[in-house]
Amino acid sequence: MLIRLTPNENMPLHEQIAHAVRDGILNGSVADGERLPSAKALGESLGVSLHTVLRAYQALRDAGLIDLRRGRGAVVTALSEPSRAKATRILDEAVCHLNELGLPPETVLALFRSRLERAQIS
Amino acid sequence: MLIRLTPNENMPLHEQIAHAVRDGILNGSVADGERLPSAKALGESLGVSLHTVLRAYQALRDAGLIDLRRGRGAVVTALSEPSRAKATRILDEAVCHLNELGLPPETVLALFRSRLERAQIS
DNA sequence: ACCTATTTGTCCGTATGTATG
DNA sequence: CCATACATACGGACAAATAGG
Repeated sequence: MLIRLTPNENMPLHEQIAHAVRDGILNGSVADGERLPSAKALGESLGVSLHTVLRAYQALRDAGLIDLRRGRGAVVTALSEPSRAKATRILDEAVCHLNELGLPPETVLALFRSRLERAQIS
Repeated sequence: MLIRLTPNENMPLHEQIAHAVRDGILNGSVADGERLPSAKALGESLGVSLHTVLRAYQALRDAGLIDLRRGRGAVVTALSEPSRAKATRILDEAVCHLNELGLPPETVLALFRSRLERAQIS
């Protein structure tokens, strides 16, 4: 996967990296189950610090796109396609209703996270 | 707000800080609109680095609990109660349907985030 | 069972940049 | 202009988990 960084753009490096990898995963150019290069290796090849790559990887983990573990590296998470499609329909409808409330997206996201956790427990 | 750090617990310092502040916000001991101490000041009073506090603050921002901006500091986010209640109902129903799909919560969260962003653009 | 190399996790210090008041 | 405060990025150090020999 090719990643090109634009040094002077206002988008931070870690975000540029995260977006590039995310796009690679979503458009299929990086296969499910594939192992991403180590943070050190990718950092060296991009001319950035290990920390910067790690920050990008950790964001992708928070987004559920990769499985990131010590000693193991970053592995692309496999998604179940039919369930994914159904989930998308349900979520799109909810988002449509939510948009009318005028709440800031971060708030909606925080609420969703809390409801999701709550459902997980019970 | 009193924060006590336990150095040897397996919970990272930034997470301990985030949880403490989050609890303070949710149980009302920190009022809406109140300004949290600067990362530098809190770091010095806790004996940790500015970065560690900033990381905690940024997590709270991602969770929608505070408004964190350059030059301004961290201000506790006030939530509009009626809209919040409606959003909670909508989300609970969606989560109920989503639970039947058996997708991992991180995947559901990632999907929700992507649908939310998509709705934001259009 | 042991050792070693790899890889991420956390934390610190420092430097520079940018937005706010 | 200036002080404050967050944002990003780097490098270094050590810890902890994993994998392979």
